[in-house]
Amino acid sequence: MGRKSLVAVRRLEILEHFYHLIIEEGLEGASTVKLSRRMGIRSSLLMHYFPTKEDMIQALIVWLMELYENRFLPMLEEKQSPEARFETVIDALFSPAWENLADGRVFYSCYTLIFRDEGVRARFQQTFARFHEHLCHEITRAADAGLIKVSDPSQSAHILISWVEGFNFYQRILADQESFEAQGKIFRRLVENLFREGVH
Amino acid sequence: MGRKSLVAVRRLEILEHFYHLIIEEGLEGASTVKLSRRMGIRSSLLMHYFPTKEDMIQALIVWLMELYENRFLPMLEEKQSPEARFETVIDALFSPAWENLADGRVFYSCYTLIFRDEGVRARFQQTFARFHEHLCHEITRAADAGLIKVSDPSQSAHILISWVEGFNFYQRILADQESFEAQGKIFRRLVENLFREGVH
Amino acid sequence: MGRKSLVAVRRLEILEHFYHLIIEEGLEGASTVKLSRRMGIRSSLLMHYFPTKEDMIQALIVWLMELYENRFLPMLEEKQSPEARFETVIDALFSPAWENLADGRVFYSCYTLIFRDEGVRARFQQTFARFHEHLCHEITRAADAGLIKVSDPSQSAHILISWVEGFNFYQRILADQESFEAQGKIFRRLVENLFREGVH
Amino acid sequence: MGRKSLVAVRRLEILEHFYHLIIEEGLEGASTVKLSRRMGIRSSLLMHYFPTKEDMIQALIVWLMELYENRFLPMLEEKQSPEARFETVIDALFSPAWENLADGRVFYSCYTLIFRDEGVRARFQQTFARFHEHLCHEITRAADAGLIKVSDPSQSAHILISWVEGFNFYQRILADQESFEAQGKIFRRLVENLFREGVH
DNA sequence: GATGAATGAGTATTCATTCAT
DNA sequence: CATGAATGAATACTCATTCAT
Repeated sequence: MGRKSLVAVRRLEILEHFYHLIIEEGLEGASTVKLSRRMGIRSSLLMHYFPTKEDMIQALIVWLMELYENRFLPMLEEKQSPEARFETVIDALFSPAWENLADGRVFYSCYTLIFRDEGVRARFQQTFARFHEHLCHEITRAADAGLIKVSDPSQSAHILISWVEGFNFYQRILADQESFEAQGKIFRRLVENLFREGVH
Repeated sequence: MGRKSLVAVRRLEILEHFYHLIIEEGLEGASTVKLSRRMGIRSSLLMHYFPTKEDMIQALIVWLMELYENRFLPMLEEKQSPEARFETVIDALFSPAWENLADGRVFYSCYTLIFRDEGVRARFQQTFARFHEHLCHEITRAADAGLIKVSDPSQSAHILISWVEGFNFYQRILADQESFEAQGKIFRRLVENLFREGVH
Repeated sequence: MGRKSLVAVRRLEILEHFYHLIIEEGLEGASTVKLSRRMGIRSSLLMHYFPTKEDMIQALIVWLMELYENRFLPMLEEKQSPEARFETVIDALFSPAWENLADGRVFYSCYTLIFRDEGVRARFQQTFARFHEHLCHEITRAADAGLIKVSDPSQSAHILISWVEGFNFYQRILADQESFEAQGKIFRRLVENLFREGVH
Repeated sequence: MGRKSLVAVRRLEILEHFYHLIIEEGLEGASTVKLSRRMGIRSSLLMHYFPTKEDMIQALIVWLMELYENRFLPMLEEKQSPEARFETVIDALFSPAWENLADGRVFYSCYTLIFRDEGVRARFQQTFARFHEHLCHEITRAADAGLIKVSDPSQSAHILISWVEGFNFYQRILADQESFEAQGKIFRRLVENLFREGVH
């Protein structure tokens, strides 16, 4: 109701530039000075929107986590049948689209902050809790429909998250787009089989 | 003639301090000045052993990868029977000892460099290739002994690596030592079962 | 809106201090830190006005060449008669006022840069081209008035410049103010005679 | 008698490298560290031969002045007749060989030191005094032989030095090898004519 | 809402030099 | 004769931030 605050728009614009700067220079190379130069403004104006750099990083993580969350949820909206939904979920999880490489650069940089910043860790936990919750829900629904065999849906969701993150982490080291896709299919099938037969 | 070279000793000493500094301050906060102060020497002496900070980071990664490699191999030396060996392997992979938390802070910081530095990526690839090779060997041996069912040992090794790394990655977000150990046992058992029955 | 720009004023102020610092410490001893201390400001403020030291040196040379040019031209403004003008010119050229000793320290330091920096050389060439042009004009005018005999005014101007610069260069080695003035008179008279009789 | 001190040989070798380093980087860029790297030795060994950098610069200037002197004198040895000698002298003075461009880079850098270092000035004065002395001698001899008209040989020698140095100084700004040679011939002829007719 | 001056601490790196071996 | 460790000060430059306009 009413038009969107100009401040909010500006802050988002800054975060987007910050995001791309981190892709290019890493978190350690992304300074406010470089950011302001890239945006063609003064760094003092930057501080007008984010009083400290710390604030900016925190805002980035919040935004990034929202991005991460919003990328997964819409994938489930369309399909209605349980079969289609579960297929869609695991298809999405092991597709290159799930996380493109550029994203990873920022994601892992922010990830390293969980070790020194409890707030960052809490935000990551929140995001993964939501991720877990959604998977739980989908797994339960699929199990109810008799599509998969699951004894502990919550535990299965944890396992699935680990597998997905491990898959992405490892594939990024290999950095071969072809292998990424091929392995994605293999992992996807493997996961499907295990869930169908029951992950004991 | 000439003075005895301390290069080997000193460089290692510097890397160890650098390693702990990164744990405390992150890669972005680990400056040469802080490092020299922590060591009680002049930063110019640091440059005597590592001409540039870049050289130091590269050396750190080499050292870190060696550490990573050397932590796994010795775990297999003692045991002789195939049963004991395979048990030892998966025990090791999902134990908190496999990677303690302190290690992770440096490990993931260095990991982010693979996106901007091909040399770093190559070093990570090499390490994981060795890791993969060893797992392949153990899996084949265990399969030959009839302990597990495996159709493609190489692929199974890739899967195992992904699972291990994903497990560590996800557990570090939760950051609960208790959950880490409990989940470690669960994952370990799961992996064991899947390998015994055959990962299809 | 925004704060009033001090760029023009501040840059000039900095160049003047830089100029005097070079007199005292030479180009090789004139650091940005010393300069900022001398001005009672932070060196970071210096970089606000000149992004790099190189920029500062380039600006200094431009300023110095303008100084050099502006010192000569006004000497001709007042006098009207051709006789007076030509007298004034050669009077000026061989007077200690033409280049005082302090000036020389900076001038020759900058001169050495022409060997490694094409931009600096171009700026020197431009200044001397203007110098040459003015001398040409004066020589032609004096020749037209029958005061001097000249076959090639352009060549005569080149010769005159060489003589002036050589005179200054050599006298600075001797560094004797008395000799400088005495020799100045001798050279001045010599040049006058040669031009009156015709430099063949 | 006895073989040449190895120290002297080494010192000379160092000076030669220092000389070329100054050509490439200027006096302000020629550090002992760069010099030692260029020579493939430790900078501490450099200090063994020249206790301080200041000593090295002083030695360079002595060596440079000797070079400067030794380049002129041998030109007179061969010819016997007064005509040939005077021709040779002014030929030499305005030839590009007299000072090639590389030389100039170091020469003017050292020249700037005369403003801050009395020792350097004294050494320059000594060299030019010798230069003056030789020219005096040649001028007197040529005058005695009736080749030229000169009232004050000493003064004429001073004038000649100024002209030569001014010629070189100015031509180096233009930096055109062709113009250098062409102008050299013009200046040479001019000087010859003036001396023949008498520099009043 | 935005500019630009100014700060103060910090960055990696270089410098000339000393000294033990 | 030469190496290599070590020093201590200095270098140009960047950083996040504050404040006046």
